[in-house]
Formats: sequence, structure tokens, C-alpha cells
Amino acid sequence: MTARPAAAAAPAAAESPRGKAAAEAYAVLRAMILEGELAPDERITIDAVSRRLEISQTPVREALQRLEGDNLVVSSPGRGYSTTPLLGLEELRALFEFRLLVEPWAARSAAVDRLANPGRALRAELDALEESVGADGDLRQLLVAHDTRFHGLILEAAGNPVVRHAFEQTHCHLHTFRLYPADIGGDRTAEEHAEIAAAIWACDGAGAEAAMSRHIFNSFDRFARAYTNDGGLAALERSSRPRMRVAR
Amino acid sequence: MTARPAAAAAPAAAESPRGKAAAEAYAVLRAMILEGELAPDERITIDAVSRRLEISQTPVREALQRLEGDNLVVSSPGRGYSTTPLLGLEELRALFEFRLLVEPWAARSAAVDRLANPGRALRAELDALEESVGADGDLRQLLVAHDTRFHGLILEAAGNPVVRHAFEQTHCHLHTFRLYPADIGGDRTAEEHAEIAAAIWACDGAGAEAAMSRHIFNSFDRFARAYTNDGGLAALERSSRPRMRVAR
DNA sequence: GGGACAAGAATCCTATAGGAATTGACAAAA
DNA sequence: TTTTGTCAATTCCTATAGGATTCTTGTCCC
Repeated sequence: MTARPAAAAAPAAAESPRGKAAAEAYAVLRAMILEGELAPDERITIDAVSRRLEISQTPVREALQRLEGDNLVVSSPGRGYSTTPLLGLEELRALFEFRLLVEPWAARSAAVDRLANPGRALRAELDALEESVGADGDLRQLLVAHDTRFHGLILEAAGNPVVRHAFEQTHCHLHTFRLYPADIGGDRTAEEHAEIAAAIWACDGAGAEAAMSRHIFNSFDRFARAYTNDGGLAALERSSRPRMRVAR
Repeated sequence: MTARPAAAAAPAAAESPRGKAAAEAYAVLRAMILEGELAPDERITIDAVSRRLEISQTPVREALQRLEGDNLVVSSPGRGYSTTPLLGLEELRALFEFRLLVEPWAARSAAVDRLANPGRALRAELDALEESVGADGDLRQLLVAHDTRFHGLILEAAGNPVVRHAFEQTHCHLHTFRLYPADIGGDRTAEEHAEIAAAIWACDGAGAEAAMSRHIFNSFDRFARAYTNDGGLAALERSSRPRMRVAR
């Protein structure tokens, strides 16, 4: 398993410019968590990462602290770092309730503002998704990347950096993706995204708000149904066997 | 200036237990920013802090990275750390728009939930404020502390940790306090708080939501009025002369 | 056979040193 | 008078070492 090329980042061999080691460790660890190479609730040893990246322990510590600020790892003082555990049903409820507070408002704001209207970018994003589906690559990862970009475009167009930052801090797509690696209702998701994009493109504020609300309701319904049926057990089973150690 | 006792934290002389230096540096720096000893947009040199606290530079770096995650300092790579600059009118608008999204919902949720109803705690908080007003101490700081606790109680009672965390990350009270150190409408604030507390205590969800919305509207109106009249100039003038260096 | 204690190993956290880059000033030329 | 080039000082970032704490493993006793 250690010999796997791990297409995450560069091998980091003959480059040690000033002020870059910490950023590299941050990028690599973040990518590893996003790609699922680091299972939820898995220990992260500092010197293992430092040996793997061939850098010292100090930049690794800095990267882990930044990741802790992003709620991607947790640190028990004196016991080291671990990736954040999986979300339970209650936390999933809380996450979607927050999205229900923020995103319908963002959709309405984006639709009302005619200069910053993201309708064209949303349409391009949907076309790109339809084109890339059926090609090579992991379908789940494709869907999550599309979902992140789609909702990120709407939040960006809403024009409120505070709301956007708060939304990004939750990493809702990442958490739901870690919970349910299976494709859940990808077709329905695309349809609902198309409805939202159409309402925004038509500058229909009320329609965009309603479409986004419906989308979040339905999305939570899909996730919760999968969780209570078999998702919870499957996630538990997966978390019991770590998929890949970080090094050695 | 260096001889001022600085009642922020312990002198940190004869204590160096494992795993505490970083936490101490974090607490001291955070308190200094909250108390205004560090002006907005002021440079923070690492070794100055390390000499002042008589610890090494490594825990100071860790504390600064945590503060960066809290949006209290910003770091230019290769150029060091600074406290976050003052908010402009546009950012103040964004901040209050976010509060308008979150807090009325929180007030309604807190009022509807009869078990977690914070009415008694809110009443106690208001009584404590009325009692401490007129006593010694800084009035501004007293008001900000009360405001933070009051809104924090409501967010806590809403029972959504995601929303609560997102709200706390904005540090809205801290930023507005840094913008306007003068007491602005303290009496009106207390009155509006009393209305919110009464509605929540009566389990009146719609009333609590409306009262909170009015409160945020009025609060933004007060701040914006002060900003456009003289606050902006006063804040600019203050930021041009640093109030106190961190050491030496 | 099961449980408890102890020793060893592993790991984390802090301290210190050194290299590299940026900032500011001063002088010279256009 | 303005601009530019060089130099020095300060400061940041990384690397390495050591002390303190926790986890694991082996052995002994009940």
C-alpha cells in the first residue's frame, strides 16, 4: 500500500524554498482528507507526515493547526491529532438547518442582482457536469466537486463575504461526502440544480429561493433516508478499518 | 508604557508545564486584542511576544495561527502577523445582514423550545447589567460583555451547534466594539434586549423573532449613523496612532 | 486463564540556532 | 528634486535536540 503513487501532490523532492513547506503540508493533508485516503477518526502522527514529505516537524504542526481551524482535524492535548469523526444524524440535521437558513437567501440575492447574476456560470457548470458524466473518473468525486462549485457560485454571487466565509467554514459538502461515498440521487440533484439555475437566470428571486429550499429539503431527505436504512451501518463498518495509513 | 501591569493574565514566571505555553500565549493575545491594547492593523512581532511572556517563539507561532483561524489576526507570508484591520461600512453591512439571517431564527427557536427556554437566564443577565451599571469599571466593556452573553445565550438555546459556531466565528460584537469604543445607545439596547427576553420567556416565537429583527435593524442604524457622522473619521484617526506596543 | 504492574518505546511539545528574505536608510546620479 | 542601487538590521521560517508524557508489551501473580 505504501508504494501507491498517490496522485495527490508533487513528490516534494528537490524543492525547499522559504515559506513553502508549511503550505505544501497543508495542501497535501487537506487533499488526503478530501480524497478519503485518511479515514474519519484516524490518527495522524506528526513525524510520519514529516518523513513522508521529507520536511521537518514544525511545518507539519503548523499545517495541522490550520486544519484544526478548518474543523478537518481535532487535537487532544498531549495525545496528538486525528481527523474529525463522522457526522451523526443529529449533526447532519444541524448542518442542513444551517444551509436552510443561508442558501435560500443567497439564491434570492443572486437572482435579484442583475449585474452579479451567476446564471451563465451555473449553466456552464451544469453543462460541464453533463459532459463529464460517462467519461472516466470517479463519479462520486465528480458530483461532489460539481455540487461544491455550484453552491459556491451562488454564495459568491450573493455578495456577502461574511455569509460566504461562514458557509465555507462548515465544509458541508465535504462532510456529507465523507458520510456517504455512494452516489445518492445524482440525477435528482442535477434536475434540482437546473431548476435553481433557471430561476436565477430569469431573475426570479422568489422562485430561486423556493427552488433552493426544495433542493435542500430533498437533499436532506435523501441523506437521512440512506443513513437510517443502511448508511449508518455502512459508515460504521468503513470507519472500523482504516483505508490507508499515511506512511510507513 | 512597558511598566504597566496589564491585568490581562498571570505574569507567567515560575510555571512551564507541558502543553500550556501555547494556550497561555493564545489567551493573552486574545485578551489584548479584546481589550484594545493592540490597535487594529498593528504589527505583531513574534519574538517581542515571546520575550514578554518569557517563552519561546514556537508556542507564540501556534497561538498566532489559532488566532488567524479566528479572524483576529492576518498573516502576510514572509511579512509577519498583524491584527485585523477595522471594518468598513460595507463589511459592517455584511456582518449585520448575516446576523439578520441567523439571530431572528435563533430567537424563535429558543422561544419555541420550552425545555431549553433561556428566559430565566436572560432575565438574570439583564438584572446583572442594571446592577453593575453605575458601579466601577469601564462602561463600554461592560456593555459589550453583556451583549455578547445575551446573544450567546439565545444562540446556545437554539440548539444548533453548527449555527452557533458559525455565529461565534464572526466575532461580531468584538468587531463592532473595536469600531466604536464609545457607548452608543446603551439604554435603547437594554430596552430592546428586555423586549426580546420577554417574548422568549412568554414562549412567543413570532414575537421573539420580530423583536430580534427590530433590535438588529436598530443596532445597525445606530452604528451606521455614528459611522457616517463622525465614527469613521474618529476610527481612522485612532488607527493612525498605535495605542501601545506589545513590548520594549 | 485473567488481571495488574512495570519497563520500554513511541510520540508530543518546547527550546534554541541558523539561513533566507524583507524593510528601511543613505548616498549617488539624472 | 527625484529616482535608483546598495548595505545593514530586523524578522520570519525551518531544522534539530531534549525533556515530559502516554501507549504498548511483556512478565508475574492470583
